[in-house]
Amino acid sequence: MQTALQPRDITFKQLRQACSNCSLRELCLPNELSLDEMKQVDELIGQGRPIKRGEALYRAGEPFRALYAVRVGFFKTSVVSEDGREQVTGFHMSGELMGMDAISADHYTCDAVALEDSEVCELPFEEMESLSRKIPVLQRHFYRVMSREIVRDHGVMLLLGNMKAEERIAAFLLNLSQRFQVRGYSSMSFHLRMTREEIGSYLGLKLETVSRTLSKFQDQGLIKVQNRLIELLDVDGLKQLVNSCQG
Amino acid sequence: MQTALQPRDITFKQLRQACSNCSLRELCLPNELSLDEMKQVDELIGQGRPIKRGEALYRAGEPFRALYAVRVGFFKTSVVSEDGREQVTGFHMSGELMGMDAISADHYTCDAVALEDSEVCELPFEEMESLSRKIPVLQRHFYRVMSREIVRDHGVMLLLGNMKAEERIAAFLLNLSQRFQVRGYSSMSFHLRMTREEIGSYLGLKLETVSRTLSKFQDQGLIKVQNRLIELLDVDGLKQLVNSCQG
DNA sequence: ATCGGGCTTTGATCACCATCAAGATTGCGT
DNA sequence: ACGCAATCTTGATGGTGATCAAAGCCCGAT
Repeated sequence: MQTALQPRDITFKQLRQACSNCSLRELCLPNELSLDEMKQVDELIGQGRPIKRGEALYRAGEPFRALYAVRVGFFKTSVVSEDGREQVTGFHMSGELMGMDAISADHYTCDAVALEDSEVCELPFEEMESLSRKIPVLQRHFYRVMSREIVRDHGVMLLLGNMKAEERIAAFLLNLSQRFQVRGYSSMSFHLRMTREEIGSYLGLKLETVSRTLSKFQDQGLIKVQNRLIELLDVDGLKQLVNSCQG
Repeated sequence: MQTALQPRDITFKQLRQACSNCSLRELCLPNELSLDEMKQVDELIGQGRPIKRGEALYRAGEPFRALYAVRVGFFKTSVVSEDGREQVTGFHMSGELMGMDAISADHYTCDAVALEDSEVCELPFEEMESLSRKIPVLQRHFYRVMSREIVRDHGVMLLLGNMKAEERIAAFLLNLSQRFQVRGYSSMSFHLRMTREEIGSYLGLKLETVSRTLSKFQDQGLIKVQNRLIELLDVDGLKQLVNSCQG
């Protein structure tokens, strides 16, 4: 099928990949952009770059040149301590921006690895920076996105500092569910892209604890687990778990 | 002494409080600002605002109008979960910026409370935002500061997710020490501004564990503890503790 | 100077989760 | 379709830090 690609097919593909036509626009970019402003943004953002499952989009230490927006797929970001322990700092799905940690030190401080075959849009930072000086809403947008990341990290700190294993897992499932819903996927049943170990690293737990807790939730009728397929059976029950922690 | 204040004293005081004369300039602001640019910044930033020990600079939920730079003193920021548990998200000393979490939601998401009599400079955000469009290094500076906060939060996540109590406390002491040093204070002996409970909240530990661990470090000859006065006796030993965690 | 409340220390016990271990299942590559 | 490696589940045990408790200390208020 690929052999029959004609020039107009390529053009069509490029068109589809322009931000102005992208269904994720409202996730990556401010929605107040005029047509002309959108065009300027379009010109900066590279065509989608495919990343195979297991591949790194970037690694800690590499020089910083661009932020990346997930177009399709799923990523984890993680930092590694001097003595080699990995901490997953986030899972990132379509429309989310990665690489903001790199601005301060001019190199990435995380690894970003695709957990399924994915595609990202490249936002060259220097260019976006100067464009954001001409387009106030764009500048505001980047400040907001970075601020949101800070708020999110504070939430994780609360989770890691105060919650018990069951609460962490319940909060994690609800968070995923909500993010899938925003993207038009089912919020009641979804496929985990990450291993139990990666979940555990993110939540400050060991993989066995993750596995056990999921089994326990299943026994309690809160969820149904089939390997990486999760079905939420009692969302309210999960929410109660998160808030009832007298830890 | 205060009764003899003359107009020229007030002028002098205002002069001293201008960013251009502030010894913390290189911590709060980019150091590439021209004289003229510095003047424009000076005009935006309000005079120092005093905050008494125990008072809140702002609280979660209050509308966002400004970022704050610590001029003198010491602050904690903390988030509170729905069911009332507090998580300290950071301790902030002179030259550090607070309030960046508020940009995304347009209200503060943390409480910021002074842990000693303090003074802050107010950076009205909208004004700084538009000024940063005219002064590229200023815009870059804000992106950098926010990025640094993200990197810092990732470090805390690593600490909370992977480290044992002793490693957390050692890392915490070394971090404080290093930040005091940057500011020209002794890195070998310093006064803790926060309670054991606040340390514990930040590090995901209970106050008893903090107390016990400090005592243990003292028994091992790593530090000397006299209530809130800490003396570091074996910095290398502490560093080894942080890195040797096979957790 | 004295009192009182908040903060800190230290001890004893317990719960939660990590660790170790073995087996089951999945899914990928050939 | 097969086989192997990676992932997941479940069980048994132990350690770390939480919890409960009580006493001592420091500091600020009167």
